[in-house]
Amino acid sequence: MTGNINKQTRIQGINRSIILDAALEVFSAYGFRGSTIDQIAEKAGMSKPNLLYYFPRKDDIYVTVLEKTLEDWLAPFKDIDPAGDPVAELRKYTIQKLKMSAQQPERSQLFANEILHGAPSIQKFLKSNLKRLVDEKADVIADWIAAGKLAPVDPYHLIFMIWATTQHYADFDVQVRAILPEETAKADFFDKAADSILTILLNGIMPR
Amino acid sequence: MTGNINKQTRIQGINRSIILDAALEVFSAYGFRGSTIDQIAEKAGMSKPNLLYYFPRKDDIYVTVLEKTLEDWLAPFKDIDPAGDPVAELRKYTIQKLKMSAQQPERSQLFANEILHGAPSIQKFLKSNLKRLVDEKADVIADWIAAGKLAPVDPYHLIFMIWATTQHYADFDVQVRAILPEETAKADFFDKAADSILTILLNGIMPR
DNA sequence: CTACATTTTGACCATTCAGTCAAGTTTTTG
DNA sequence: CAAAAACTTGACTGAATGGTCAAAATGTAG
Repeated sequence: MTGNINKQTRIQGINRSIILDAALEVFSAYGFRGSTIDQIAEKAGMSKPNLLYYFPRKDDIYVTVLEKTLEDWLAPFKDIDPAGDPVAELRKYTIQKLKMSAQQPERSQLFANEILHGAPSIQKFLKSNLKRLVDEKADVIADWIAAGKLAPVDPYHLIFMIWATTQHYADFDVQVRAILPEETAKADFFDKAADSILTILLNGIMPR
Repeated sequence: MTGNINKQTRIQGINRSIILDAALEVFSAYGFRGSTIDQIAEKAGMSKPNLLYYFPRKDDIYVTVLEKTLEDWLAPFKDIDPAGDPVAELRKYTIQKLKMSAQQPERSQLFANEILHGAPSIQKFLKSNLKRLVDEKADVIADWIAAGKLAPVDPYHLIFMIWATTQHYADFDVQVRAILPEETAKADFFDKAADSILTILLNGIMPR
């Protein structure tokens, strides 16, 4: 008895990773229902039955990609430091989220699609893990406010506002590009967006 | 030759409207690919062939619902008055958008889903009509800034920020409810959200 | 090198679903 | 009220798609 239930062979490691990369691209572009196993298999460069050898159900691939995405996605949020300077911490977090939206819009889009359709696969995660984490960070912000370091605003709505604003550039990318065609092509587009957002946001919560 | 190409009979008027209502519900919940004509027909209380008698293709229903949604959705944006007080105008607009998110989340969700998946049906609309409208309102905001009535911020990013923040409460409703279960049930939830958002936003753009 | 385990795939099946069609029912019109 | 127009639907079709299976190919451990 080896007991190595989770042991992966060399080939398994490689192929699972290839599949998950392909799946992220496909699912984020077309949503769960709009994506086909054939599409993912083609992008991954293997036959459909071969893909199903690694992930027996379409849903298995989807859930795995989604879980990986959530981890990455929340990392910078976890990093908000209660001991740091409030404005600096929120600036850092906002910039990090914006960077992620610019560099990995697929992850944001995958998540947005899941939530938009009622979060069928991550309801529990939202209500347990995510809620706990947000409650914790909302407390941190509340403490900052109590210490007079931020204007009195509802911490939860402030968090939502940062999420909404930053993720907008990934999720509504097509719309942003339709309205600012020349701007989005420029190298400094990201900096300008960050600058505008941070100006409004940070002035908005600066203690008066 | 009567030439009444667009003439609708009494029954057509009734049924098209019933179908579009049903379609909004279904498409907003499941997206285009995730929705079936049978679902819409059932919700509309008629047989599938009957529904297809009014809208020969699934895409016809979808595009029609989407176009109606866009009209409603942009109405308050068009109403932003260049002659009004800047802060008052933006407050009014933000509140209206928030109200729409609360009262008609389906419309916001339908639109979000369309954009999220690359706006296959409304690319042209975004690049022509919407762009023109946004350019126009961005000019208004730029004038307000030039007159010293608002802090100097990029008008486009300010508009995106208002859109993102307000629509978040419709599009990410499931997430908001997962994190604020008790809050969302309260009657004054809407007012509190509006208050928090407006505090940050308006303080953020108040001239200094 | 050989025996065993792992990986790969063509062919196939069952279901779902957009859309058709012909025949029947209801509404409108003169 | 009769004829025409408009409306309604059960039964069907073909394509797409998630998933199966058995056999072949490849990799690996001893």
